[in-house]
Amino acid sequence: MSATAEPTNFIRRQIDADLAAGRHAAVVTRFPPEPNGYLHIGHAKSMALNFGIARDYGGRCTLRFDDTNPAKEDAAFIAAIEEDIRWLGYQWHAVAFASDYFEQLYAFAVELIEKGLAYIDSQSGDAIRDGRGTLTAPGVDSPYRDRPAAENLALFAGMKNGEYADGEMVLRAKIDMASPNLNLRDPVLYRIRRHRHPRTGDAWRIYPLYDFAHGQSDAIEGVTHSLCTLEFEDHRPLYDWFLDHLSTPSRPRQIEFSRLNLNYTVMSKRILSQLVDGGAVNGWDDPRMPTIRGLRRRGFTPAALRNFISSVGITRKHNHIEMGQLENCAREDLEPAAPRAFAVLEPLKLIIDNYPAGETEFIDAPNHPADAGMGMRRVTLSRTLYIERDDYMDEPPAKFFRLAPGREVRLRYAFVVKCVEVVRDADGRAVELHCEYDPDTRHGRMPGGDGGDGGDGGGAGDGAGDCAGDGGDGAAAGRKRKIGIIHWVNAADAVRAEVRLYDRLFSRPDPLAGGDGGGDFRQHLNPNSLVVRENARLEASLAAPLPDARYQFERLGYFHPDIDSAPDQLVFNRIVTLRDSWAKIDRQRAAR
RNA sequence: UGGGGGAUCGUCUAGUGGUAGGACAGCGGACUCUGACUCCGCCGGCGGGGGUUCGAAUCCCUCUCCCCCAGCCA
Repeated sequence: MSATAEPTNFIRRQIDADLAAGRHAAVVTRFPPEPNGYLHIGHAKSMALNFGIARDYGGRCTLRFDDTNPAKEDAAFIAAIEEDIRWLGYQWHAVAFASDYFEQLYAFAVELIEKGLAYIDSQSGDAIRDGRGTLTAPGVDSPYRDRPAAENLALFAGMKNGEYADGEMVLRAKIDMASPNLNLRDPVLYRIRRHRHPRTGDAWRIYPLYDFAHGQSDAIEGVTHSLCTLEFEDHRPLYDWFLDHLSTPSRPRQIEFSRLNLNYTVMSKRILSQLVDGGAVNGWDDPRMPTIRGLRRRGFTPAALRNFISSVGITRKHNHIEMGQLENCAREDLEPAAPRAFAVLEPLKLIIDNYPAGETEFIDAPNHPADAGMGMRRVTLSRTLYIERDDYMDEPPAKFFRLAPGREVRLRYAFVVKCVEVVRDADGRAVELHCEYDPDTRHGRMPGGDGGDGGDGGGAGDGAGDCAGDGGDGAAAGRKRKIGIIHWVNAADAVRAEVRLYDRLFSRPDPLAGGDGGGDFRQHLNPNSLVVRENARLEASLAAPLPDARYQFERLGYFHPDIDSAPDQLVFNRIVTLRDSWAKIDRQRAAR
């Protein structure tokens, strides 16, 4: 239990002040998802805040489902949401539903009617909209605004009893049709919706709207701090208005913070579901999705996600977080913990001509180069190996210190080999590298070989590079020669696997820029967000990975078995790449 | 000139009248049998203009820019 101290923020400071002033005996929060979809990384911010505050202040946080719109909700999401929260590592004090309070909420509505603060409006939806006015023009009173309380009560009871059709009438608060805050222009409190509710079934024909349900639910639960996102800011006066006029058991307070935006992706449920429905991704748990399920399937750990959320802070400022921040948190979490292994994503055959045919040797490789406690694994080496195609180039550019005709490279934990011949296919593409190895360069000896003379102490003379060409580029030309170290697998016992490489979902930082209206965000989908390597080869020790395993495939990144993986058909997801300074150099070269 | 919010390195974020700090990214270097990790260094910011003050990111005035709101969604 390494309880890393959460950074403070303006909300925690407010709570500190409230506590110091004796306003509350304990801190009570709630996490209030609507069960109409899956949770995404944006929800994680709210969870971290609400559950985190309850935990750190010794208070409690209820998981409350805001299930006030049966037309949109589904019981199946309830279990999925609970599972995601638990997986992320948060604990609720209790599970509640806004629908638990339907009876009480109805009584509150009656109270308002009796006080002359609510009325039944028999106008159509269109008429109500027209009467609301605009941002700059005041609204006009409904012709039903002064309906007597007794009549309102009767009508409301009739609504409840199913005497009217959907849309025939609504219950509205009587506040101020000229308010500059549109939320106060007689907001609708209840609508008729003859729709089966996932939890209350057919018991109700009327359902409260968010504004009427949320604050009162908070009050019923004794929530002290109702934390929500900025777009509800304009609702706060209404939230408070209900509290001012209703005999609620407590007085919660709404505080808003800015929602999380991650670049190169979107958090909008609407857009995400279009991606799912349109087949742009393979479901809500597609590893490219910003959903908790997607990130989980991809291989992100709960700790990485929590650390990420913690790192972005809580403010009221609009933000767009860089993907790199999330990636950094994943690496930070995985680097010390993930066992290392060799995997070749795009195999290129390498034959060691002078290695005895039919012979196999065993090499003990550490599971983690910096943590002996993680133990060793045994890999095999024989005459025919696979190396990464990217680790060979016919015409290597400057600073490329891997394999090329006539060049040497070290096979990690094994020998130095020199490429002596390249077999090509009809298109001239290398398909087989013939190499010679130097038995004296076993793991532990210096690269370069040449007899181990005392040369490497003195800076001046050694080097004598067979690593042709690029000596001139660095300022310090005469330094120790750089020899590449590459990973490899033994062709004889390597296991085949499919490896899925993920990249950002969109090719633009803000896919919705310039009006999120139309479907044009689709043009900005990254066509390479998923690249599948179907013919990857893994070292034999990876033949039966645990479903929850996370490995570092050396030099490639962190990988996690996908749920599609089966013993006879391994599938790995790349969670995140390693930092790759060669890729950077290569990119700069390409740009020139 | 409807109302409500927000502006601090490229990106997040501290700071709440007393030397603008951290993280991520970027750049350079050291180390390295992972072009990884680690370490070191560098780069770079208070939206503009006034004012108050010995002293302003912080207080006041003003301007500019950005976001949210016209569901019987949440």
